[in-house]
Amino acid sequence: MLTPKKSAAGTIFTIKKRSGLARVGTIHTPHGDIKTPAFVGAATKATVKALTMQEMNDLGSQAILANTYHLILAPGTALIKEAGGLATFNSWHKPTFTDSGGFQIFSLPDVKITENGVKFRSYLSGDKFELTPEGSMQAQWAIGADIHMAFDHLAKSESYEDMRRAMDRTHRWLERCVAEHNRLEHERVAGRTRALAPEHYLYAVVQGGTFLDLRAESARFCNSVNPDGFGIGGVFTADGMTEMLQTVNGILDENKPRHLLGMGQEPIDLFVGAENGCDTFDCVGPTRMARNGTLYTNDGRINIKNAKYKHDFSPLMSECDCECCKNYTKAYLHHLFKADEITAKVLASIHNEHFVVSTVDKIRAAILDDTFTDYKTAFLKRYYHN
RNA sequence: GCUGGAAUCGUCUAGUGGCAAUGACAAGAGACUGUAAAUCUCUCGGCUUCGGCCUUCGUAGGUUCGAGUCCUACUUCCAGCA
Repeated sequence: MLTPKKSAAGTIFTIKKRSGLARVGTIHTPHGDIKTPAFVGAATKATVKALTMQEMNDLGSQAILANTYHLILAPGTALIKEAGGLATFNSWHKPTFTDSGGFQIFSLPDVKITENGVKFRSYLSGDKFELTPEGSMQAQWAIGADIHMAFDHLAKSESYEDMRRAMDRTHRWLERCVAEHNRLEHERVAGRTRALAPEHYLYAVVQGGTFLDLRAESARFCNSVNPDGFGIGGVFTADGMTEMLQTVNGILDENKPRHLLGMGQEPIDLFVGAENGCDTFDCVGPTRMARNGTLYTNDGRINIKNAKYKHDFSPLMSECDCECCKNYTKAYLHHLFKADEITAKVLASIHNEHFVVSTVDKIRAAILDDTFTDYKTAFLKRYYHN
């Protein structure tokens, strides 16, 4: 069981308002607060692709999520520790998350998975690596993000048997993650006469795929180790997500924050997630799509490279107050993409990231105002044209 | 003026007797959800009842069952010599 802890500001998570499963709250971290629900920017290699941290700050982002696997490969966790931790290294002086590397086991070819952990070769150097629950914890401590994810195991198929196997292993690994996290914490405070405010929080990750009984079992197990918060993993589409989240979030300790891992490319994911009790989201979709020319608008996504935008001198979204929409036209963005200019990806990323960040900000405001259902209905009707 | 060489789908290009014809770029469209993604996929002469049909490799003839490929003339361009 994880050692109970409080942040300097009090508990890690304070809830301001509830509405059904949905809630508005604040996550308190050593690098500041996150007002939730919130969209967390995906900064896999310690950078949000195409964007500076100043741009991320300006577009309203509250937190970013980096990836342990990628940072182990380059530049190495020791270097980030030497730099003074992730937030100092990349000059993002606000809350940070790290993902454990668990997802890479699932998404990369040629990894060897055993009960102990995962063996793989660096695609950069060819060097052999082994990532274990303990190793992931140590790496995340070295990286020094505020919120760490437990090292989990995603199933290779959708079958019940594979899902159960992956979930059971995730649970066994979770116990090892908690033990190692506690060991690192005890090491940190050793010799101190006064209790220190915690530096790092650990989220347990719920698995179980689309099977509600497995999800319920996983949620109960995650509660049992008393983590600081929860990640909900292994989710790939909005189909069935409502029932799954209602099951999981009906069980997870309601006083702890919940992060929906990897979801948020489709705006509906954010509405369904927040409505059903998720507090934070991360997703590579907005920035990846931006680099490839697909941009969000309130009327649905568009491909700015399409010929029909060549002479369109209107802003991408007149209602948007991002740097891109306030200053540039669709025709200009179209030109930048066709000319393969770096600025195309920068401006597009600013817009898409701002779009999802501000959409979740509006969800928070709507929950506070008791207008969530109206906002959701109006938004989705306009965005998906139905 | 003479002697060589060259002309192929928007551009560059492959192609030396069986070809609607190679590759790249450009163009048109699509995909992307805890990022090995600045990536990937499809279309790209016209028509089509999807079996084909028609028109194409500077122009005009010719040889051949069959010509982008061989021959002749012309046109244009390039190089060298005058």
